[in-house]
Amino acid sequence: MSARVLVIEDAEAIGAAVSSALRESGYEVQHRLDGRQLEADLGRFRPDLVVLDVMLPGRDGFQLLEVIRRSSGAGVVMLTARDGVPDRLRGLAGGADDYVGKPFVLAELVARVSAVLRRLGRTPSTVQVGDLVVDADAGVVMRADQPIELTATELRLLVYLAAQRGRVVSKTQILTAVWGYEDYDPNLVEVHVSAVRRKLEEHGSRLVHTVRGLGYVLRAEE
Amino acid sequence: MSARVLVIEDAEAIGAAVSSALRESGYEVQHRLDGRQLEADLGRFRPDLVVLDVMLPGRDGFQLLEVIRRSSGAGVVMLTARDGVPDRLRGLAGGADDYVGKPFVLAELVARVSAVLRRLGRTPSTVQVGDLVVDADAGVVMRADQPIELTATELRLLVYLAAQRGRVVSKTQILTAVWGYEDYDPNLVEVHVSAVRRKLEEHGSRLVHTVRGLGYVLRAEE
DNA sequence: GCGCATGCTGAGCGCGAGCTGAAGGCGAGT
DNA sequence: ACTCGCCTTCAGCTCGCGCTCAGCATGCGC
Repeated sequence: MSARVLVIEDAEAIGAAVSSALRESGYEVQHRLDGRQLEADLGRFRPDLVVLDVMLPGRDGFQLLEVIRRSSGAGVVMLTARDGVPDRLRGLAGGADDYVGKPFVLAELVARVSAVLRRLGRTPSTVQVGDLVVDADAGVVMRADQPIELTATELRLLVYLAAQRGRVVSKTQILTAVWGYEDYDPNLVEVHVSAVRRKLEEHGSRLVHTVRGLGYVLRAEE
Repeated sequence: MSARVLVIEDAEAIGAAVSSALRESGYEVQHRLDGRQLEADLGRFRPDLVVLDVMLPGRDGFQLLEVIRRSSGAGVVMLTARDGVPDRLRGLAGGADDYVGKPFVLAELVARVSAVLRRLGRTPSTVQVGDLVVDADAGVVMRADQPIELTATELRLLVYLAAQRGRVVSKTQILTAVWGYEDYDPNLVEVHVSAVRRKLEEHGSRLVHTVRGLGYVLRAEE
């Protein structure tokens, strides 16, 4: 069900941050400090995607990229120096699926990882909750073959709720997942939840429930 | 069964309070005043999670965080100064699993610790007692496939009782675990226990027992 | 039995969580 | 420059919830 992501990053702090951010988005994550056991990891862990730092001790990111391409169907997202244009070019030539320049915002990396996984078809791009179909890839929400018009943030919000369906998510969680904010502004979330809820209900779909004191859930039954 | 938590906090009063609150929630706890023996503790005590103060004599919290990430799979919850936004940012980059700003309510810390442990898969998110299923993650309590409507505090209370099922817990313990209060107000607990009990019994579940003079237990009836 | 301690619960109240309409700001498109 | 749509902030309102209190019930010791 949930995709597996292998993170190869020698800076422990960054690697750990990336790992836990990905874990919170529901991925199964392994973290390595170098690419020495890469072949073994590909075989045993069988990642759907590898987050690869360019600068690594021993074999660098490009060499590892080749290994991955040769012996695995995994997607690859590379971490390059922001200004290192040459890196990006080399990576492009090598065929990574996407790039994120350091320093980066965690939310951006997570977004790119999910985008690549969706593109590769490793993650179902559509989630169904009740009679609602949320297609994150196409950016479309349907109910009974009728499209529901949502704005960009409303869509991101609903996609997140759909991914976490059945689980109560706090406003803080929503804030960090959808906006990347750290400070607590409950009203911002409330306003957008309200908008989403209204549009869904106009189409007869009552799925967004508030759990007072805890947060919101997307679920079918009352 | 019960997870191990290592608390590193140089202020003894705070460390002691945290430790006993965690112990009352059923965790096995070790308390250190600094991080000098961290490596040894990681090896011998093998904590599932470390509660880490940022301000510490000797190596500070961030340095210790790296050590933990490098040599252990333990989760990390950091204690940061409430106003120290830079701390939170540094911590995020460093990859702690969660943060609690000082001053904090004990109950909040305990809640975050359990949340992280659940996320890491060290603690099951659902507990079953008799025919009752308590799912802290989904924020739902079920009996015979029927959801039981509880308020936020009622849920926190029941989750705590469920975690301690079969064990008699005093009102004081409940008070610190669920509310983070220090002063003794038995009636507050009684009122909410009463509410929970009533709602459970409306669904035919008789699990909350009073042990006069000691406290309450959650257990399948004899 | 009596008296005290402990526990239970219905009622009321204040607060704050949550919802929403409105308005300002900003960027994109024309 | 102007318009339009979207995001965000703000303020006012509602109502559910949590807490306190008081009176009653139940145990327990004597």
